[in-house]
Amino acid sequence: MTTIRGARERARIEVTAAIKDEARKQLAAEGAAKLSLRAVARQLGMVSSALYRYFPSRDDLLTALIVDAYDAVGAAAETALANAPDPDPDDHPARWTATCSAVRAWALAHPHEYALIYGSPVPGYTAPMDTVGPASRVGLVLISIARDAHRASGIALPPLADELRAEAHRLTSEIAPDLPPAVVVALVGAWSQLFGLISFELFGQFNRIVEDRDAFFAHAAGRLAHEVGLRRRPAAGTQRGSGAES
Amino acid sequence: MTTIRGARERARIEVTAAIKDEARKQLAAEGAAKLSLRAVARQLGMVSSALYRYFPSRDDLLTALIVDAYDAVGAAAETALANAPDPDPDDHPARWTATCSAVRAWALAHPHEYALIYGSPVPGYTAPMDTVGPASRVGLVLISIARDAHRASGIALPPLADELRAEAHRLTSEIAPDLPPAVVVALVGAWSQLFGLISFELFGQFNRIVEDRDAFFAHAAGRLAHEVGLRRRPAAGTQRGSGAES
DNA sequence: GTCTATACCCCGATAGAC
DNA sequence: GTCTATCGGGGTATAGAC
Repeated sequence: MTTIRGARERARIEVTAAIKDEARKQLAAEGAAKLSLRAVARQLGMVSSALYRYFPSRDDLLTALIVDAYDAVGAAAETALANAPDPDPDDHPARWTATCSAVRAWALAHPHEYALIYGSPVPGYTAPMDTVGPASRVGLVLISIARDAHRASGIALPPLADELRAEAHRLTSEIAPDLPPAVVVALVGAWSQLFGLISFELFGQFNRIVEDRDAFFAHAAGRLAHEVGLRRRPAAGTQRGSGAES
Repeated sequence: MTTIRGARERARIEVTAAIKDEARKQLAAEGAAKLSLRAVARQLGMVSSALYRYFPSRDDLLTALIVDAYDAVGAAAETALANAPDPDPDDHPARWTATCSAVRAWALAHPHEYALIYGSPVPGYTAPMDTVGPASRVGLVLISIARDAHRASGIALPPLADELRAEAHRLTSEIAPDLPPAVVVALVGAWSQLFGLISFELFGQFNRIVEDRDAFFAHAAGRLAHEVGLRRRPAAGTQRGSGAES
């Protein structure tokens, strides 16, 4: 009995994976807006109605693809950070840059899945709550780098303007209460700017503009690390002009 | 004869505009990937085949919308800069921030046109050369701000790493030969990061994260100005620690 | 320049047999 | 869980009359 159910479940898992794989190919060819259950079924040698046993609707298939994509890029970031300390576990800018580069590398290797999660929203589709956990993984990795740096030697950033103070405190208490609000604000900014760089490269805005994209990205990621307050050498205290003025 | 042709041409221009207006509404409802000549025609009380007298194909209509969108956001940036010097024509960070805010305001007011030009590429569509001029307008405005600041008092930025020097010089000679390469590199970075901020806000990544988006954006835009080397007071010379270290 | 008609495709979703 | 058949839509693009 259990073996029978085991076999059935195994088959179900395999078919589900095959459907998602084929759907990812469709994504590349036609885009998320035109992802169609019928075309997937056709390519798989099934009939469209059979797919409804695996995904109750087109949007559910889309959700599965989105969750998978967030998990994949999140895992890439986590792995990159875990494997980063080759040179120096306390070289926080290097760990930051390695993580950013891993995210970019994943994006370059999976441009259509990247577009699915960081590009224009799919019209008529609204993401369910299932996606919010996976969607936060990259951000959490970036936060953890800043946290390590802050624990090791503190991060000094210039004080925030009055207009931002309330928002900064709300933000801080929600996502990283152990970090200074200025650092949290800088992190959220760097997080969005990181994807701005990747999106411009991937979506063609750098065509005929930036050629050596590896070098450009590495430089920009390093500047982002700096903006977040990561420094190579532990800053002893709060020196004006170093962390603050710039 | 000329009046007849004039009338015909006027009518043609009006119908063309009506088609584009309706197409923009479709864009909002269904997205660029599903923009359909038939639906536009239906809404306009025409029959689909009539539209082919105005746009030879769906992609030509799409191109017209893309060019219009780039021109609109470019004009918004240019106007904002032209009207910026209310407080102080030499307050370059303020002029920068005003320009960035205008771009963001246009994006918030026209989210679907924004997604058309800065979101995921439309599958199966490749932009013709007609779009590259309009697409560069915002970037040119940002460059002109840096140029003004550089002419007024010079911009000091830290030297570039060796790996980026070749690319930086190529880039500089192509888009702004009168500016220091480090500034040009920073400008390209800030340009892409600006749209990263706007895209994250517009595409929903800030949902449940950033609430006071006006304040957050103003702060981030100010940091970008700083990254480009714009300072409130003319930097007399090249002071270490001020422009460079940070 | 607009019309009808047409050729030839696509889709999501469900009912009911097996 | 897969099938056929079906409902009720949708689309691009062209031909040829007016």
